Amino acid sequence: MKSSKNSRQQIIEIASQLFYQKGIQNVGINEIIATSGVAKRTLYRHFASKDELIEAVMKHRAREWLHWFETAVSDRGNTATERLLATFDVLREWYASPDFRGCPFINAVLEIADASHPAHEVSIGVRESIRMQIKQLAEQAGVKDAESFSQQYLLLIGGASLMATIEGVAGGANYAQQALSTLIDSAIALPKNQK
Amino acid sequence: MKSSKNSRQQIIEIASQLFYQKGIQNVGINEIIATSGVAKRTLYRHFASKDELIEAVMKHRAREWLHWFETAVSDRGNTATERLLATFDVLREWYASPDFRGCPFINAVLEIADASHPAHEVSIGVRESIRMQIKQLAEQAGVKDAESFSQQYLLLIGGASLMATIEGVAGGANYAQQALSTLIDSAIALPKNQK
DNA sequence: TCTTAAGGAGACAGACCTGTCTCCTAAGTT
DNA sequence: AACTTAGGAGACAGGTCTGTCTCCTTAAGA
Repeated sequence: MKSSKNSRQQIIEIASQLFYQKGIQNVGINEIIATSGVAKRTLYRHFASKDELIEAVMKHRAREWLHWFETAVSDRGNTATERLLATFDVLREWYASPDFRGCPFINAVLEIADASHPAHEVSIGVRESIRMQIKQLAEQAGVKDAESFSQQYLLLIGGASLMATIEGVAGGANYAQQALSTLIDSAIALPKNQK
Repeated sequence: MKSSKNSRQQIIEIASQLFYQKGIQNVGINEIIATSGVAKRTLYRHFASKDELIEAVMKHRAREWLHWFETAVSDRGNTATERLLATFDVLREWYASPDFRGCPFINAVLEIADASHPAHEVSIGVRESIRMQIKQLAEQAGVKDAESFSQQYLLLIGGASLMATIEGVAGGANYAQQALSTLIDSAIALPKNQK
């Protein structure tokens, strides 16, 4: 029999690309099967519904993205503080890449209004993973309140991604980097909490 | 003849509510006319297409929202710094309100993937209006680089709105307020640019 | 060699959607 | 009083979408 793992993976990868380029709602099952060269019957043997395919695609993308982000960050900077700031170097490059069309996890949540859709959990999970990684770096950097700091970081990364999507410019990463630098200085220099 | 202004306004207000509650893509023309008690012919006499209705709704919402925000902010705080910080008091209340379903301008951009759709311009315009208002307050507060500061503010407001939408919590406003306080202190105390 | 399951191709049903069209009513205007 | 125009009600065309079903081919395992 033909390899089922391969066709399943093929569907996920093609769907992932199409969903990202055109938006999840704007890509139909027919387009996915036509592009991936797979029969409709085959797709529905692997995924009970389009929603289930979306979930699988988002989980796949989450694993990929987090791995990419962690690797890219750990390759840069020698100190924890440098690595924290380097995250926005990585992100700036991403925002500026020609096929950037927004953060896929933000996009998914807002394209799919229904909060009970499993894609929402995936996006929340990605944000939490990012935050945990940042929190750890912040602790290493000597930030006093790493919990609050990591939440503030989430605001900056979300805001910068949003700016890149809406205004179509990568500059948000620069402003985020400036703000982050100020927040780090303040959190390291001052033992008191935010004024 | 029956009042054309009223039916037009009626359509816009009903559509505005439905779009916000359910997402623009998930509301059909038929639902709008059924809810507003207007005939389909009447709707299409006022708006050539659904896209044109969306544009009118977004422009209406933009005017409303900016007026609400400006008024709410100017009612709070005596100094420019206090008003800057008070913006996130206003926003926290908004995020915590029971019918909050995300920032409608962020939602619109991400629900409508096509960047050439007029709704995108409206959202960009709202962001720019917010930024100009903040920039002015920042200058009054004695912030050195009000331009960069206002961009950093945009990151925080976008990030907080995103957090409220995705995680369903209003807490982002608190973290944004903390971060903003740090940024203001730094921008007022230190004549040097961000390190 | 025979059985069984995966896959390709695509017709099809049923449900939506937008936008047009017809027919009718009612309210101003001349 | 005749005319004009906004509006209500809803049928309809033409398109799209998801998900099911049938028919055929191919390949792996017993």
